[in-house]
Amino acid sequence: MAPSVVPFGRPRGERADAARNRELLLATAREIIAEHGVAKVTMDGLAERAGLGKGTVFRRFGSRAGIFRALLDADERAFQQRVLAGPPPLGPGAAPVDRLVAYGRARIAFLLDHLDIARAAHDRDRPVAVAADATQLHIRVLLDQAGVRMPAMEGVAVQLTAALEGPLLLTLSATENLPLLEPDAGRMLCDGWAALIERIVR
Amino acid sequence: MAPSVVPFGRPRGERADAARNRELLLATAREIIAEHGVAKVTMDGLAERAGLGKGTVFRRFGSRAGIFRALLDADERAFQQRVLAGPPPLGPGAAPVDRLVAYGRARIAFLLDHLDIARAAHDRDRPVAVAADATQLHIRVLLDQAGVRMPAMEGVAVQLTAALEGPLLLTLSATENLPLLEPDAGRMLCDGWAALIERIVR
DNA sequence: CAACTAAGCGGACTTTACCCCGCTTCTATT
DNA sequence: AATAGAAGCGGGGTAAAGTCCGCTTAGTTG
Repeated sequence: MAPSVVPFGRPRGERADAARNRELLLATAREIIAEHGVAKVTMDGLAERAGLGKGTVFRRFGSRAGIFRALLDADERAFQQRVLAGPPPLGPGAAPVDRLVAYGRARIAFLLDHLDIARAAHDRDRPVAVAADATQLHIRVLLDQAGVRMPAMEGVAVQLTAALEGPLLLTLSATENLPLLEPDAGRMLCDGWAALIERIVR
Repeated sequence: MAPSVVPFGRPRGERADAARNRELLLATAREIIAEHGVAKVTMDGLAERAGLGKGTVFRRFGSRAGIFRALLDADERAFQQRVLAGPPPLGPGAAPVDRLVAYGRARIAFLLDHLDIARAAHDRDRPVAVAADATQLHIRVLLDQAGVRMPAMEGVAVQLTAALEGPLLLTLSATENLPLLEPDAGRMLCDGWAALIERIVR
């Protein structure tokens, strides 16, 4: 007979103290970011402030970038929720084209909001997998629903994803030298995206 | 009277020994890359192998990424030369649309050829300035010549640049786990680019 | 050709990401 | 409640980027 509801299958799940420590570390990281900015988040500093060992931080997040990936993840989930189940035009219910445009606007705003964290989430040796992103899937589905049929959808989807995410990850200097340029950059990119989609769908 | 042809103006130019050392360092870096790969290029290792001090390396290139930027620069110049004065359709003489497609193909091939160096040329705090890139200017000019008139050309040009350069810089895992995927990735992206341009221009 | 000066050089020093491995603590099981 | 064994923890150790500053040298000037 089965001594447990799940005899074996998943490899046991995270231990309670580990989960607690993860939350503690993320909260501490958010504090440091709020107070001193992304650049001041160091592994030793974070561990010390959280009252934990450095090894623990690495065990939880794997690398410095991993911390920022984890921080992004929560907001990213919320964002995807708005896309999958929120009000139109971002959520379901609007015309596919309108949803595409709305998605671009929302995504650009999201990235602008999370610029430094998103940047810091990059790992030198394992860059963000744009190809496998939720963005790419969403774009592909909406283009299909919009009746767009074109050759090489594979590549097009990858490239549109890069068109959306790339400029903010590759280009705009997030540091602190252009605090004024960026609001304009957001509008510029939103308008560009809308124009691009309009051309492609038409 | 003027004791020199250029009394003052440029702040003197690079000293001969400095130039010699720069060349030496670049050549040494190329050697290390050829023998052991990009990851094995370290500042200490490079300095030692070149028989120079570490300070010199930093003075010349500013940062590790700077070395790779310098390495790319030479090839990048040659590439731009082919674009500006080479045979059509990449060079002048072909129809703008054909040149756009050819540019994309050539650029993707170029980036694939230089993938790891281009990646390493990224600086965490000062990412590649896609917005100010030669690619962006070229795309803009060719779209204009092709008679494409659309709102928000500003943003569109930035995004098309990212569509071209982004996937290879952000996405494809350059490390060594996908040695087979990449030739296909090149074709996929080339076809995607052609389809994208065809849609936009039409 | 001698002196002068700005540019260049070297390498010790600091900081930080990341590894390692013996010890501790949790949790499932009896 | 006791126990086994896996998961987690800690912090010292390593490697590599980047900084600093006193010494050296190329190139200019008289």
